[in-house]
Amino acid sequence: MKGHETFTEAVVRLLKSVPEGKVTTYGQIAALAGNPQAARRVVRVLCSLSEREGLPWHRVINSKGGVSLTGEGRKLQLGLLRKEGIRLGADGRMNLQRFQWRP
DNA sequence: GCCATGGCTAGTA
DNA sequence: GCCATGGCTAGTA
Repeated sequence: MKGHETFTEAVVRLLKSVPEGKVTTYGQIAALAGNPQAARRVVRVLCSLSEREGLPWHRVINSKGGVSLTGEGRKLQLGLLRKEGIRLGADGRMNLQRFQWRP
């Protein structure tokens, strides 16, 4: 969290810098934005601003390396990740060591 | 009250 | 599985 920007602004900025082929977690973004406790606020930002800001929402996964969405959203997210070369193992998780974004 | 979280603990197998 | 967490929403009063 640099300077005067708000938590939400920091989250947007950070999300936009996650490159193709890499993933981040709700908690990682919250921590980098200055509040490690606010993983759920990151979810709020994703829900409300993904479309308008063009956020790479599909690159955000949970701390276990799994996709948290259900139903259609889940299918869409898995498809988008797959196009970037990321897929889940039989246990429904991906290798975070390999795919997690490191700023 | 709900939830696209996360971390920690009991308690099975 | 439990609970701290944070912000929004449906649905009463």
